Amino acid sequence: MSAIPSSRHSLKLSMPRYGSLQKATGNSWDINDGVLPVPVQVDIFEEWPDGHTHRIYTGTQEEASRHASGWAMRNTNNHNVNILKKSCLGVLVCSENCTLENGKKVLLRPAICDKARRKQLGRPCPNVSCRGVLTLKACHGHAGYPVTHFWRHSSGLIYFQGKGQHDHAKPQTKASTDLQLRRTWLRVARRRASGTNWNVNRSSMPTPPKVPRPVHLGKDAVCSCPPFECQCSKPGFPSTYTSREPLNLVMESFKMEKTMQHTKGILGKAESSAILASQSAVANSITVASSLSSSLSSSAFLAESNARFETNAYKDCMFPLNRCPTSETTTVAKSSTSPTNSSYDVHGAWSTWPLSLNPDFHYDSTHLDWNKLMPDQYDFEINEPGDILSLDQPLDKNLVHNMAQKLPTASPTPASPKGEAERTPPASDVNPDPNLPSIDYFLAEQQKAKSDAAANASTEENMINQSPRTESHHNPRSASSPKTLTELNPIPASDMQHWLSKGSWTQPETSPPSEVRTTTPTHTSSEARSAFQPYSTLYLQTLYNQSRAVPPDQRCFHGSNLTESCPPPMSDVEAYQCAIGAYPCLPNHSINITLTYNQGGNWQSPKGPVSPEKSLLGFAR
DNA sequence: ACCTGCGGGCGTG
DNA sequence: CACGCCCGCAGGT
Ligand SMILES: [Zn+2]
Ligand SMILES: [Zn+2]
Repeated sequence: MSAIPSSRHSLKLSMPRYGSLQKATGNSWDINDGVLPVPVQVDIFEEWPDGHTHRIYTGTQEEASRHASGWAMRNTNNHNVNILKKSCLGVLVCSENCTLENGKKVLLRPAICDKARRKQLGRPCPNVSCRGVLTLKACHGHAGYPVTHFWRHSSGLIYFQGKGQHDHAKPQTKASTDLQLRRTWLRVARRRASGTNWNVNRSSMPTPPKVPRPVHLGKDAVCSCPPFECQCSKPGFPSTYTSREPLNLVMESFKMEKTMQHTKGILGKAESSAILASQSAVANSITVASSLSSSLSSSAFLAESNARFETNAYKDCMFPLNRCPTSETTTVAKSSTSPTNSSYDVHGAWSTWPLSLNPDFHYDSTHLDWNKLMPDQYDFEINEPGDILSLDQPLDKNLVHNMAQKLPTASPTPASPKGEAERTPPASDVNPDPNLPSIDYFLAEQQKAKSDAAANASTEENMINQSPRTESHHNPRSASSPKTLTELNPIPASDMQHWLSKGSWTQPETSPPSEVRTTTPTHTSSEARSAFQPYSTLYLQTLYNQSRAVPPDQRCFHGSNLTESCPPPMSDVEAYQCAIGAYPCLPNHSINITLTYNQGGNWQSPKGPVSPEKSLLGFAR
């Protein structure tokens, strides 16, 4: 005689050992009952139990024995060893409630781990054409509280009881989340492996050097200059970092303070003091390495950061990315008609190029691909902030072009043609790859190119281009002396104020100025700005905008490598601070001393630092 | 890195 | 005391 399944959920017990006629799907029992019913047949596993649900499984059903669910359920302590309680975490949705290309909504699965879940919040919406960020739609399905699941094992059976009806959509299942993550990893790996696209006469080029190491300033610090533009500690290249000591002191402590603050909030008491002590050691080493005299008080830091936010004093350390007037810009602008989208490009030329790194524009990975933005100037791809540290070529392709034949192929360190006294680098500074030309070499070449360009600009009145291989270039910028990004001049204060109004990234009108403006640079040419600056500013803005896209009460922040999440609520000021704190390269530094990837493990794991080899090149993921 | 279960502890009603 | 919730630990994948 076979039992008739009481519902379509039912599954016949292979070996019914009891004669009782309990319905497997009955709701006549409670998980807390002293005696639980024993069914003739058990239920088929229910992936999406909703509403008040009773199920009885056997221990042989794997999903049941894992206490799995389609819903993202996390363990909850109910102080009962016999009954496992889980509560629903809701679903991750897009803050803009966008719709994907396939017509579906963004419904990601919240990570069960608290830390991992905090990291998810604020991440960019997976929809590439959406400017939203991920936010958590919490579950209130059980009298305002999350839906709860109860699991209890008894007599080889698994009793499940669900309480409450989810007031949110189903999240992506765990299986598809895993798949997606795997695909993402593959994509990243492939992109990284593909390297850069050399458009220049590849056969004549030596093997592109891989120089992941800028100048090391100490065990725990490394500058954030791109490898070929690094000017750290180089004679003749005074850094803005050391030339503005008071401000930089504050900013340096700013980062430390913020990250420490995060650490303090996240760790327990004992751990946090240990971490703080170790971070103080890091701070000290940074101070020493960067010739900073002393540490600063937190009040100075706070005053500075608040002042920056409220008074737009930020102008001192950044320039807008789509308008960068130089002394020539006035004439350029006057002769220009007024195309709506024109602006000064990063080279200071008035351009109708649509890209013009616009702070109000939403940047996705496509836009971070500078090769696509300005293919005749940039030939590399940056997807992550850390990528800038591992570029295999200078930022300015023209420079590469001119250096193509001069690149040594085997000699590890060609003698500097400038005849400078060759400094023997300290042991920690040794370039690990003997096939790589030294940064000193490139620096010498860069300096030579600069002086050559300056000499040509002053002596030549004709339009002969000194570059030997630029015949294919019809870009008007190529006709002038090849400017590297490091030669950018700061924007006039008047424009800067126009740009930075009310602490927002609001774009000023884009029509060219009608009147002749006084273009008196606030800083002289002795100030070299890093080529990194536009990127770091861009990245900072992106972080900041992402954070501000979320309401303050839901706002939290996850910095990529140095900072932990700042939990909600977050004010705009805090969002701003986090954006800066999350990014080690502050935009006013031609040289940025960062807590490096060497020490990154210390932030995230109280168990100790990770090995430098693993974290030096990139961001922890 | 993340998942999972355990359990101490805290606040609230 | 029941309950929701936070946190850290430990073992596993
Ligand atoms: Zn979206
Ligand atoms: Zn729910």
